[in-house]
Amino acid sequence: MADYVITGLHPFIDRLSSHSILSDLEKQALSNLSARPLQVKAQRDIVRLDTQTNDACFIVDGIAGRFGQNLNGERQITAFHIPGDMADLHSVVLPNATSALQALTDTSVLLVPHTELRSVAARFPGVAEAFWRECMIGAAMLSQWVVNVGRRDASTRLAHLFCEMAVRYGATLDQAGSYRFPVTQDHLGDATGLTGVHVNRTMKLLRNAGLVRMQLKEVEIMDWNGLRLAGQFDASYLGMRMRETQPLRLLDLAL
Amino acid sequence: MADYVITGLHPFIDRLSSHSILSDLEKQALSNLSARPLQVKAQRDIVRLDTQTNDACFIVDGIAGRFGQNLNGERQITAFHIPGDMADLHSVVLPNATSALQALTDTSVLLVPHTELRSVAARFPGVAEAFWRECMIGAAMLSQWVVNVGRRDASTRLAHLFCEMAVRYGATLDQAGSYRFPVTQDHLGDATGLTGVHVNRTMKLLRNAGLVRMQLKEVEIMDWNGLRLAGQFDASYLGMRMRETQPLRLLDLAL
DNA sequence: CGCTTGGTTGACCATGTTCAATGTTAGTGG
DNA sequence: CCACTAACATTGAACATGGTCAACCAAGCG
Repeated sequence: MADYVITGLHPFIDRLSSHSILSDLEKQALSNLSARPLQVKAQRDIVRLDTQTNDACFIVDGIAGRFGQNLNGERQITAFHIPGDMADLHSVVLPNATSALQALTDTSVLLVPHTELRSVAARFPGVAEAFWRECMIGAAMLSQWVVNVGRRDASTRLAHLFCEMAVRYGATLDQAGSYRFPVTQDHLGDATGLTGVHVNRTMKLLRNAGLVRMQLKEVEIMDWNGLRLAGQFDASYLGMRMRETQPLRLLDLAL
Repeated sequence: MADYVITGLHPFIDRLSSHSILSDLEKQALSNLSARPLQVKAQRDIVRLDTQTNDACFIVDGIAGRFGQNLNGERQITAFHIPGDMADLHSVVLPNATSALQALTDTSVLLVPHTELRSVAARFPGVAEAFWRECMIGAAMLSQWVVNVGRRDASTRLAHLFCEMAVRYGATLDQAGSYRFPVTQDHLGDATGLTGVHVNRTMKLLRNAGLVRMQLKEVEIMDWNGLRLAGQFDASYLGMRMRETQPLRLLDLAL
């Protein structure tokens, strides 16, 4: 309807390529996807609960959180979406939003119509598979999140989260490193199933232990190995190693 | 390699049909899938952690749990798989097991080769979409699980779990009802992020409140409405209403 | 009958919550 | 440039939910 524009979804194509083999033709088709830009103010919903969506939502800048809710109004963040993520890819097959997506800071996104994504997926089984795989990597992260919230104490949970975000932000980490993670301590609490107050106390512990520090929305990792241990973190679930395992393509097996 | 047989995957086709529209041709192709039966003793892994899988795993009878793990060896169940579930469908696109699948009682499964599933998906985009959707419904359940474990107290968590399982088992529920759920209190603890001991105490509360009771692996729901309220349960995420929302098919949109 | 698995209970303890006050920083209008 | 405000971080004291440890019970099975 509105002003559709050909836009910079190349990071999305790169993301897909990082775990799935795409032919030049397929990449071409993906880069022809149109999208319309949208600016969302902090604390505003990008996708409201119990609504139908018609677009997937690529994060260009800022950060978004996916929220589950309690009837008491207590919120639980089930995922952080950072620049480069196609936050709502699953909505292509499940357009009924069962959880809300909200901008945590001022965020700019690209809305990509489901119709276009479906069209590409229908024409290229390899793309359909890449979409499916991308979603399942998200599900693997969610699965880790369950373990994190269910079976680890406060400092382990936070350490794990900082490790995950470090890897996802692509922070360079020999031993130390830093990345911008524009969320509040209350957000961290919503993500880890803790209260903001207890996040604060736990951050102090991690800081005094010389592991991580956070100031002005910047996470500073002081001891990567120590933090990994403290967070019981193993990056394999993030799908980084998909490159090694030689992903097959649906097309290769078609009869 | 072994004795492949044409087998009863019809419940799986029914499951897919419950949320996705499949043509007769597609159903035909699915019912031609071959699979080999496997009996798994209680407490034995069906899929071991950090291994490559070549088959998806359809549950015929019994019950299986997907486990995440702590380095302290504490376990967290991230999903229960009951008869009719294709437990490992996601492994078609992510064959590296990042979590273990274990039989919780003696369980019989059908192993369906990835190659066959991929072949069907490649030939029929509508089937690929149904697979993808089926996986995303599982992810929606996982997302609820995060909320459950992160933001609800013990009795709410358990009530929610009993509600979810009631719906998934298809228990008939006007006001009361019952279903067989062959797990131990320790399993319930592993699922809800509680200890077995605390599960026991909480079960007593729910029992005395006249909501649910469990004896000899049988869940007896004494007050469905009360239990739903206590568990803050809303079934919409289970994908039951997909029928109403007229699912589209990739093929319809191909150019 | 004795063994094993799982359910039940109690006493004590610990992690994280609640409530409330205080500090700190960035932004805004005079 | 400063006062004022809003949002967020920090801290303390009292409290509660759930964990730990340990004992005992009940059912199923060789």
